[in-house]
Amino acid sequence: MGNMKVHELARGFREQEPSLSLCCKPLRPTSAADTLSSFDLKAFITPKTKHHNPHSHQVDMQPAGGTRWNPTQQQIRILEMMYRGGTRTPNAQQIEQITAQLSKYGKIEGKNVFYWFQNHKARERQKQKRNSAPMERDDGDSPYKRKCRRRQPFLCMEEESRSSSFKEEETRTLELFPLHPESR
Amino acid sequence: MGNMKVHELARGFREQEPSLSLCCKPLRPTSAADTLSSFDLKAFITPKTKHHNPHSHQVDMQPAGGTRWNPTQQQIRILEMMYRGGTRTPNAQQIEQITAQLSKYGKIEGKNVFYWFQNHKARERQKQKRNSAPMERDDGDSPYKRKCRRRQPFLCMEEESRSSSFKEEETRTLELFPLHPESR
DNA sequence: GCAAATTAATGATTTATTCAAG
DNA sequence: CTTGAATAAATCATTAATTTGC
Repeated sequence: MGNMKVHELARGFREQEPSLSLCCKPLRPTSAADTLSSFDLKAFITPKTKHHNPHSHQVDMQPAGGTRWNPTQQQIRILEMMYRGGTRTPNAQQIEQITAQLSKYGKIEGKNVFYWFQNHKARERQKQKRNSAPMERDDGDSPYKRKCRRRQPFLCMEEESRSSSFKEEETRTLELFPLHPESR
Repeated sequence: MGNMKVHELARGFREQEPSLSLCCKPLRPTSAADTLSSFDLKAFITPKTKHHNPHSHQVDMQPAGGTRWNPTQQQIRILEMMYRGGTRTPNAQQIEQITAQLSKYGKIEGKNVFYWFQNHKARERQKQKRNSAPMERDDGDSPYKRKCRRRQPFLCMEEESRSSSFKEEETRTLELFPLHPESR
């Protein structure tokens, strides 16, 4: 009986710079492939085409808290390219790599990449829906609320090779942890 | 009735990025330094335990293997207590603390706590709705409700920038981070 | 009494919505 | 208005309950 500490936690006060880390790994698809060639983005390293910051030395944006990621053209370009390439929900590894690459063009974090894909995907879908299907399905306004079937395999024919023993490895793991202690 | 699932069939339909470009092969993609918490539990293959202890109240069975978190009674108890105490969407720090506490009663990770609150909150709401409970008193800190409510900082820090009072810098920061590359 | 087959819960992901910075 | 960020809703997927047949 007694754990008073919990009580304190229940209140949960005091926080400094809470940061949440989310890590995810692919669940089922994965389907190999990645590994691409050598798309050496490194070569694209550019001098941060940002607004001429009054600041002098390499002072990345992000004053101290409150500024949200402001993607550079390069970053957007790359992200869109990847999106067109088929990437929609990159797993942790991919996100890490992407982030690493994009960070060369400006400050960026994994979450930004994560969110970007989430938002881009969602908004593309939104546009599609709005611009098309004028008289397809009078759904009304319940795109996802319906319990009925949704999401149908558009291209479930890509089976081809590798079908023996699906790896099933990783399982998207989400972990929370503070990005920056509390300085800043 | 037979409520069967088709998850098995449904596989690899999602997106299957055929060729994720961009991958990189620079000089060291973040060097899998992660490994922060590599699951030591690995191929212990849960013996599927066929009814081990029929009457063993709450056994601290450590979920070995890449199975999902299986909370112990103690953990649940504490979590519910906290929930009742008002905690609904703990931030990273709180989650860390909670996790630390709960880990004393069984294996647990931050993500579990995070998910637990998400699910619990959602399902409580679900029940309420289902029962059309008249009493709509809850949410001590629901940021998103209806357009009428404006995001309210859970706890304001200090650090004022330009305006006055708080600066709501409490916004959770989400960062992607791989727990374990893939190992397995 | 056990254990496969079902069902009920619930942990973990994905998608839709909403808020708010710029 | 555009869109990064964050939450809520919906859904998938796995485990514990339970039911059922032996």
